[in-house]
Amino acid sequence: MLEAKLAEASVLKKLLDAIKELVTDANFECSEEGITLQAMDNSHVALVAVKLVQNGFKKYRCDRPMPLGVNVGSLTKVLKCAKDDDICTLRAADEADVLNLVYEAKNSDRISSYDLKLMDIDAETLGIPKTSYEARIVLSSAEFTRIVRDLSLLGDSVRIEVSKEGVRFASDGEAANGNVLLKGRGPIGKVDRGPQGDDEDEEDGDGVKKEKKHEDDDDEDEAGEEEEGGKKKDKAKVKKEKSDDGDVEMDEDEDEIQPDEDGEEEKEDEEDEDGDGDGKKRKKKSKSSPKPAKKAKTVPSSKSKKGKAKADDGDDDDDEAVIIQMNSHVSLTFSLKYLVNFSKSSNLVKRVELYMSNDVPLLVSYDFGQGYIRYYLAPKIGDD
Amino acid sequence: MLEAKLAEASVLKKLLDAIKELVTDANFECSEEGITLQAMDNSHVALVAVKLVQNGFKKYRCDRPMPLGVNVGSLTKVLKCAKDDDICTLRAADEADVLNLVYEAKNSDRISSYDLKLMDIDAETLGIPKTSYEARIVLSSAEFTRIVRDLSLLGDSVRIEVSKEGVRFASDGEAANGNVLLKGRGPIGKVDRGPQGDDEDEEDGDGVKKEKKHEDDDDEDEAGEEEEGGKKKDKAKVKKEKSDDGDVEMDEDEDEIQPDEDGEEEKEDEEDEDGDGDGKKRKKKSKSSPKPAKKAKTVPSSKSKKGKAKADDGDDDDDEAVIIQMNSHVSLTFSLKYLVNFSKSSNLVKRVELYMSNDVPLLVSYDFGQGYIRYYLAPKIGDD
DNA sequence: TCCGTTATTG
DNA sequence: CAATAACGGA
Repeated sequence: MLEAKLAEASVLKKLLDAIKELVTDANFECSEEGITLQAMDNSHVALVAVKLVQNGFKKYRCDRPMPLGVNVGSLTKVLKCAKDDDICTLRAADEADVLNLVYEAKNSDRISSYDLKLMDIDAETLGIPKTSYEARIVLSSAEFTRIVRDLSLLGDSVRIEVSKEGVRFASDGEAANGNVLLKGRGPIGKVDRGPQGDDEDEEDGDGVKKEKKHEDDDDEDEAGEEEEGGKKKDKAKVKKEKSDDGDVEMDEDEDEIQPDEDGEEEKEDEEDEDGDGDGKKRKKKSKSSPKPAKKAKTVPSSKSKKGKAKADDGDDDDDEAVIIQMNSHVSLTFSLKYLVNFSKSSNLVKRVELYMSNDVPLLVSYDFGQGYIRYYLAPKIGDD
Repeated sequence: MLEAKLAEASVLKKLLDAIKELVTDANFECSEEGITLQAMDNSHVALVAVKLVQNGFKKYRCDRPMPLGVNVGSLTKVLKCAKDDDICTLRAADEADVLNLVYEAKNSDRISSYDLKLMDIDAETLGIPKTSYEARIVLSSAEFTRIVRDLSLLGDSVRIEVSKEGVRFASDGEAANGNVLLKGRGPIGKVDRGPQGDDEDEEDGDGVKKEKKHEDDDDEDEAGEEEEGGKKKDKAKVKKEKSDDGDVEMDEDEDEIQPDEDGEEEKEDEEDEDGDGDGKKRKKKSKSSPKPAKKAKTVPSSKSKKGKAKADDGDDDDDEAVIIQMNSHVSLTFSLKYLVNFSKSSNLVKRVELYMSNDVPLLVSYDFGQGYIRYYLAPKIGDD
């Protein structure tokens, strides 16, 4: 038996709007931890993974794991019948063949109830790509949308290149070629966060080599780069790279940046679980407990994003700052069509995270408070 | 000779926008009382009746009745040439074959003049359905629009059911079933207004029977339910039904709720023709002269609507309150396609009134100050 | 109120 | 398959 109450139907509406063109049918896997969905797009080029964590619900109960097979288009229609601020309750009995959605107007007297027919969907085995990456970029989701949309006017694919220069998005088209370079706020750091909410140290990647792995410096000073560590430091520290640039080496494993598989930790970072203060204080925390146990394993967890949003109190519009972390030079080419599609999720949250390693699928992660939506996209073969 | 000057062209523009998809050609019947139009939709399933009352015009003169046959599409085009706030004057000579429309910019120096070719249209005999109903619902026109639009995503038809629970709109579709329940403000009253601006008494319909006719109680207390009677009372009186519920019986004729055929009375109710006070005071009036001469015959006159808007001074957002009046349980099924079309008129006025009786066409009435647009739609046969 | 997207018609 | 109109969203 499932009963999940969302304070605002809008989250669900946005999520389904985001995936409805990618996926036609999918299983919503409900369990004690929350609800997840994983599906390949119809052409099996992209993979979407959605998670709604249990504590993101106003009320959540799921006695035993149950997959709810839904037609995404139908669910989208049903969700269109909800107003954004309606309280939305999902219910499904064990073995039920319908999912019941109830919308209650905040102010009272309208109650709508919808029964969506469920279907059996083969739980296709989805290989979630590797979870550690050579590079991580965090930027405004709106800016990401703009970049891929702009470039999609010129060509079909985009080469994303992370170097000490910053991140470059480049597309070649018949009529014109174009590229966008994002400099990143402060020095380019190698790692920004630990997957579990630990604080990682960073080194700046300014001394990027043209080939992979090299230049990993572990000065935590550079940590200023990380979202939490501190915007404030960034300014002061920019280009504070030690002499170590160029001769760094990190364990492949440890230095890799990886997304947090668990959406829950975010809470900690985000809502100052630490109890040491509000989110902004966290910045302090980062500094205090800075020496990282390990210097890599960055996770794109919601925490990261969240942490950032809050931690970035300091200077200016944090939402606009670009954070670049890189262990080694990365250059990959992707289909813009998919990236444009992914960027629809930007209405869920202000920041998006990109994780990349050469020859490995790109991970585009939108972590919102109550969960995340992540997209994996295989690079085009002939990438430079 | 006709000369009719409207202070704002927008009214006419909206009216024609509303009917242009339903009707291709129609006669504008001009007489001393104003201008009316009645037409069946092309498939003869729905009927539209528009009235612009004489005193809704800034200036009105019509020496003798004259039908002006126009192509609605053409008139719509001509009206698109008017700005919303232009002063719009319609002129037609006796026996003329053109209708002249002049638009004067409020502030001055632009005067546009258009001559629309007229045509002879057979005055088809339109049977306006019965004018008394078992149930009346008044709600936000925007909400009505939303409900029918939402449900139209799921299925082709909607079952509208009025019971003591409230009004339920339900639609079954291939992928999902859905329903919206509106609770109504305060207790469900049987009758709310007399057609002529008389004060009717009401009883609440809480003790509704499953079959028609029954439960008519004449306690004026319940009158609080009516729009004029008073929102204020509603809160206090909710469920104040006397013991009489359940054993009422009303004359079929007298208890029926019917739309006001005359657009003018509204003025009386609305603008305190009685001169005993302003609209709000009217509430008082209702109570003072409560013992109804007759207890039914409710009319959907504009007065009703208007009265409500004003009478509903009390509590909250009157525009959102749902008013339900019912003599007996009603359940009918209608084509959503038409209802969606009707709901285009919601840009004319904030409230819409629905009148229903079993096995009889639904009346959807938008009464704006200067007249009304009403739609009649036959129920689908197999309705429960 | 204007722009973009979607659906319908030719 | 393309163009036009309608509907929905920003």
